[in-house]
Amino acid sequence: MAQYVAELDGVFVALADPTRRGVVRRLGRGPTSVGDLAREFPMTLPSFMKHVRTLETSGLIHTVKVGRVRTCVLNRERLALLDDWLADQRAVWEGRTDRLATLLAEEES
Amino acid sequence: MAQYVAELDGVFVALADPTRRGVVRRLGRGPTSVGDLAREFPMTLPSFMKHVRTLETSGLIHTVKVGRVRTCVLNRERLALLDDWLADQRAVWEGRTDRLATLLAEEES
DNA sequence: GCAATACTTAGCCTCATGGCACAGTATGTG
DNA sequence: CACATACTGTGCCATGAGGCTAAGTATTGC
Repeated sequence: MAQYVAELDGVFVALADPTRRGVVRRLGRGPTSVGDLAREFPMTLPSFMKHVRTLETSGLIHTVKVGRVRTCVLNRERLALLDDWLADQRAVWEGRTDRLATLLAEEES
Repeated sequence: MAQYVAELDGVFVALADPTRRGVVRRLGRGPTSVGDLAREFPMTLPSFMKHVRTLETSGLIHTVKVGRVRTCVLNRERLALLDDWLADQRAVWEGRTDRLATLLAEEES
């Protein structure tokens, strides 16, 4: 669960930036190269690459380099962490204390 | 929609901090005073108050002061913004371009 | 009214974030 | 081989987040 907290934290932090949410949205349409992605955002490539790395570290995307081109792919399963968190939150306020709730109750420990 | 982006951004930023997620979780069990809340987190009251204000600004909670006690209340509807965002994201990768998707497509503009 | 309680305000400090420019490396292309 | 392309690495900078202490204000209880 400490693991879970760290992962959840990474996902929320990654999605807290509009540029990175934009990338996630764009990748929803399919894998895209770093260059093609970067062209859609008003910043330099090195700056953009930081966002890509943040997203990759969070597990929201993964990347593959072929030749000199790095392609980014959305990792949809990762977004399920948000569903889990929301479900847990609802479990709390509905007073439920089922297995999931118990598991996640240790979130901040 | 610029409005929507700002609000969504506030919510994601607010939830990007473990302390604030902890507060949201705690408030899921019911309204609580700032003092009672603060006692559950390892930091000073002024520091904790910053988190409360961030949460309030994001719209995730609202607070009422009665006498010298300020009570925090979770605003559940606000979490629906996350559901919306997730739904939109799914709409994108499912290739759907329905009304919601169209509306939210302008997110980063 | 005096003291305790419950914030609130102000100011300071440190580190992380997000941006930049510039130079370097690796890979395709003619 | 030369040159363009597509990142990649380095270092710098400004801002803001998140923490602290110390002092102030407003209520409540005795």
